[in-house]
Amino acid sequence: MSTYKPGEFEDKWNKVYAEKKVFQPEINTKKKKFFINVPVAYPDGRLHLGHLYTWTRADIYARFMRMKDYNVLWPQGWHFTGGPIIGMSIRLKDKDPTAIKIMEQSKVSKENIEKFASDPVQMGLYFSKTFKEDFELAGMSIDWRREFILSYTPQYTKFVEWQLRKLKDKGLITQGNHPVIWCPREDTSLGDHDRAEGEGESPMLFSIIKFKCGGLILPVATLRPETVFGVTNIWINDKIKYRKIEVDGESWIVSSEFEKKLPYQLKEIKSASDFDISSIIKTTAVNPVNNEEIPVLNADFVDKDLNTGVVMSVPMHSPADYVYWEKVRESAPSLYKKPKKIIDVDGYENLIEDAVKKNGSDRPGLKEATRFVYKKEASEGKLNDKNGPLSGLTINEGRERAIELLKGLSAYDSIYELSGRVVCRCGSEGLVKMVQNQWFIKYSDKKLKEKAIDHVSRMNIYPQEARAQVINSIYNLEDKAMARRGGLGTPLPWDKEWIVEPLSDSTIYMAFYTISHIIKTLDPGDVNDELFDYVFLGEKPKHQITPKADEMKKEFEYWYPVNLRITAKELLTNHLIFFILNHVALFPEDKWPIGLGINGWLVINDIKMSKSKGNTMLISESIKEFGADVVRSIAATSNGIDDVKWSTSDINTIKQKFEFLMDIIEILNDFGDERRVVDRFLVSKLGRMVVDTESNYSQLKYRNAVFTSFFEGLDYLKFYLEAGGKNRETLKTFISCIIKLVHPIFPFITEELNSRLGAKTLLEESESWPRAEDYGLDEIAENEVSVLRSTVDDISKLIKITGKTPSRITIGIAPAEKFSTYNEIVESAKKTKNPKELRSMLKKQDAFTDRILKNPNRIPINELDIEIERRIFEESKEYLTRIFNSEIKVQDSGDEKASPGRPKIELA
RNA sequence: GCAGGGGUAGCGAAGCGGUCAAACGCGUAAGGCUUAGGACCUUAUGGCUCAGGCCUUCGAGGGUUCAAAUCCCUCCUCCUGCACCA
Repeated sequence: MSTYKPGEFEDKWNKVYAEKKVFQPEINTKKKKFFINVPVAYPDGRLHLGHLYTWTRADIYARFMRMKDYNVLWPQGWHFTGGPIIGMSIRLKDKDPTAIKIMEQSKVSKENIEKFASDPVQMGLYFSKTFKEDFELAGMSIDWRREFILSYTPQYTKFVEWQLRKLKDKGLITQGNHPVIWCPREDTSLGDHDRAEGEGESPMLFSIIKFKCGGLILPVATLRPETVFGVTNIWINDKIKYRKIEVDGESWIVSSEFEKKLPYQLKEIKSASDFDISSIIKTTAVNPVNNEEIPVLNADFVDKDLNTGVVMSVPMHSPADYVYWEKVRESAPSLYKKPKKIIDVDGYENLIEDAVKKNGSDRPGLKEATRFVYKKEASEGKLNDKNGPLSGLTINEGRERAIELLKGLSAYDSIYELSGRVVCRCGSEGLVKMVQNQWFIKYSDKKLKEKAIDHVSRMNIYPQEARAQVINSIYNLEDKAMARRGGLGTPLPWDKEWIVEPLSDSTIYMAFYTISHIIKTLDPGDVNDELFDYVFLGEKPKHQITPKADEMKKEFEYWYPVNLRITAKELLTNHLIFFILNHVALFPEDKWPIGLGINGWLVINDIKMSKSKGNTMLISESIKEFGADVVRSIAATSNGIDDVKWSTSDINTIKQKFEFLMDIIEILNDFGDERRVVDRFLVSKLGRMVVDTESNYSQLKYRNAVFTSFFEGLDYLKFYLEAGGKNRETLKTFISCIIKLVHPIFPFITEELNSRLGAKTLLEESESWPRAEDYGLDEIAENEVSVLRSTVDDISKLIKITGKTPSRITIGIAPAEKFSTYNEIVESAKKTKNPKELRSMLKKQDAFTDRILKNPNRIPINELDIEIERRIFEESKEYLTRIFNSEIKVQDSGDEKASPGRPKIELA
């Protein structure tokens, strides 16, 4: 018995690859090139299996294409742009115990932790080195000569500047204000991962409607200004502290919380003082659109932290207002009569009442009722004739018209508020800040979008479903804020206060890979826009540029465009579309990206593993324990965008199957030369496996690929041996082919087995991908093997049913005449499967054809052959005897029960 | 809110108009092997039958077809991603 020892073959073959420089491709115009890449990694910790999942998917593709004789380039770089590395460095400086623990778990020494605390770049450099080591252990076939670091490599910084100036020249850079979620204490923007609470919340634009109340303004914030004609009263809350503030020459009554938020949105408060809210309760305010007088009433549901602390009540549109109206109707004479309905929805006479009745008037009930009502109104609602100039409009039309109307009456303003509560990790409440003079990339540009969408519709996108998502994301794209005030990165060349943010400095860097090994040797001072214009766009330089420019231009021309970019799904609707749009904006069409591969996340939740190792299991440890080949099987757990689970039981299966192959290779010479039907079967299946597996690899359906090659293949092989297959050449052909089919996934062990089978060339080096044409397709042999297998099932069933233990089983093959009738039906069924039509096509009809056609869903479609059927049973006598412990007799049979593919079985 | 994708055995999943739906894997049960455990092998795992048969079932309800898990409509329900953030 052979045993697979993890780590047995990796070093040996890695050395061979390194010596032959297999992963360092040079320009070769005789070969088709294939440029594949994965986004730059952000090294703020150690590589884990989750990362490795994405990179292995790329590596499998790279190796697959190399076997198909493509000249494959796969580079990899890093980026330091942005905040987290700095953030971690600061946490280490502050001696944050969690941060220190993370470092210790990553096996970082005390001295290094201190180094990282004083210099974040050192941390990036350290972890990019460990990433690289782990990638090499796992067999990533990367050309490391082209490695570089975004926001660190000076020549790259020049490239970013060039790219930005190009965008600016094309009018694709604009400037404006932009709302951001902000921590007032730390005075920085609050990204999703900086939040203790409120992940996914975003700034929302609220309308402010100004209701006059004596000489004061009650500013009501709402998302639904179109309901202003249905307002019955104003809600305030006497438990809240209110302030009178001077804004735009008016006196606003707002919560003191709102007063604090307002300056962040570029509103100046001239003066402010405490305000006794009880002084206006039960007085009246004026609705600006119809001058109706409405009462100001107290309600405890008004939230001090949301908006202005002043709310308008529209009972016939908002379930919460409706419930409160019922409670307080006694308190003001004008509220006695039922409020007027302002929005009609067909088929819902009492929309609000019914929604409240159905869901209840407690908090969750009201929330659900509101959701339902808003959805109905938005999709089917119409503003009815009680709405003045808004009458007859849909909700969306009404909203725009209402805003215009209010603006005309000088009763409109707007404000950004959070969509939900956000709390910073530091503990303070987040708020919305309007950042002034932010720089944008103008992705809203219609022409740019059109060109990009048109191109995306022609790209190769795996899995297919992702295409719609990409197209829709581009379609809905707005301008992208492209800079920030802090963090590591490249300063904007024309406004050095701003640093380019990480998604915007990384849209076309794949072009830089093609030249990075050359440009890195240049003095950064010699790198300028003219050089890039020449290399990437072919524009003749006006001044002298480096003599290496032509070499670089050649590299770029040969390797570009990107053939396949592989990444996880969270980059799908941002990075990947920026990647496409910027290429479309800056490069000629023949340099636009060709393919995308998108995957989900790897979830390692196997109990055994997470208990002993945790989910942060180090790559080097897993590889030591299971072997690089086996760890790589993580990439074969999914076909697409779904998240995948990995479990140790899969690992064992793979290991055992390789040991089985090793066993057979060892005893290969004990096999002989006899050829049987099962030999034809096995080789025929091989051809199909090649076709299926190739198609699966091409579409990154690796789960299917490992199935159609490895699992299915070994099942066939086992059956072949059991059923009496014993031909040395067949076995050798078969095993050699399987090894090739799974080589992209399991490179080391397959390279080893391939050499043990006597192969002279490396799988990785030459045109080694098998060709389906080399294996003879033999449908009849395949069909008759199915007959053998189903007959075994039938015999087992019969034995069970009858309770007999037969000492002799007789297999009766149907007469030749039935075979020809049967095959005639098979032939006709290729044209139609409609039973009536089929019947009319047959030359003769008898009890046999009636029986076949009885069930239209059981019409045979596989051609059979009497000689082969006889032979396969003759050749399988030994096999059948072993299974049933009984003498097997094969003979012709005229019995009614004997049909082609269904021999008569007699137990005796 | 915007967008995308699902709902098939105890679970994960395949099937995407026609070869009796459930391949393949996991789990479970029985047996074999073993000092025992693990691993491995065999068998079973929707229901009824008991000479290779029949019936039920693919989120729910309608429709198209000789034929629907598969195509169309309506509804329910779950998951995923979403820009100053890597």
